[in-house]
Amino acid sequence: MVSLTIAGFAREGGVGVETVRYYQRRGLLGTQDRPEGSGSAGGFRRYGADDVRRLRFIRSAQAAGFTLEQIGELVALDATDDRARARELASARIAALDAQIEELSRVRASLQRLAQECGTGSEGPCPILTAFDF
Amino acid sequence: MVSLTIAGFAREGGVGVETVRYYQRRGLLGTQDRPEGSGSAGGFRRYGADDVRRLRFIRSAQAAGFTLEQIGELVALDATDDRARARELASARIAALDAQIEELSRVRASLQRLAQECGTGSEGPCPILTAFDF
DNA sequence: CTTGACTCCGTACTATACTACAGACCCCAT
DNA sequence: ATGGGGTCTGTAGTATAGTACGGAGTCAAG
Repeated sequence: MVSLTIAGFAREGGVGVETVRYYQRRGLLGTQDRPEGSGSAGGFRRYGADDVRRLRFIRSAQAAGFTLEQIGELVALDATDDRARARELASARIAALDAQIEELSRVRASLQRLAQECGTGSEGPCPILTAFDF
Repeated sequence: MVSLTIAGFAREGGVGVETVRYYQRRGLLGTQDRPEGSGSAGGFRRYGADDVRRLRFIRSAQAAGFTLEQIGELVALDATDDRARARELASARIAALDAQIEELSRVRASLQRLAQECGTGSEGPCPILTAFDF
């Protein structure tokens, strides 16, 4: 599957064509390697395995909670091999993930408890609405 | 702390004054109970313990991942005491929280592993950048 | 009763991450 | 060689959740 056109490339990455272009505009995907077409302005861009990897990296990093701006930095680091900085970003993200996971778990427990009380008790207002006190 | 003015009210809820107004515009906080002022147009609104509770409810529900639109529905339910619908919304949110927590945990584990490999190994590029394959 | 801080309302602007579209151009199968 | 569909660039619009601001009115301390 070497040499995909943008539609196939987008499909491989599980995104839309417009999203690919958006990432290119943001500098997350290269835009330079446009082949010389037969006309004056060059033909269509082709995307290979490396591009697909990078696109999937972007989606994964997004799932990890990195913003596109941070992902841009990670992508830029790829060129410099600055391992220290990469680890720094990873550690910060891990800490943030821990906090987020804990918060969501806390909230989940409260919501579960409230839903249960709302289901069993019957007099008075539903506690979800009045005592949503996570 | 009965009868706060908007600045104190916002402070109690841990938000900014403009955010309170935004919530009022979205219908999440009431705007009706403006006291008759000495002039022609009524004075400043006052906020009590109930308002603070509602504001905190909004923030908590947000932390639970509800959108402001969904929170609007929850707030509206408060008036109708529709427990079934409230439980329905809560259950859906719990399921979504479970999925989200799982995804974040998965991502955290991968990131942790990659950061470790990036720290110990030394030849070749940092795996965070090349093999970010969660 | 003045003055300064606060409030009100409406509107406009911001950030993030897309998503859509116009008009021109290019490629390939027929 | 041609026609239809995909691609190019640039610009504009969407959704969510705020954040900022102008101008007028109001409250409350001195």
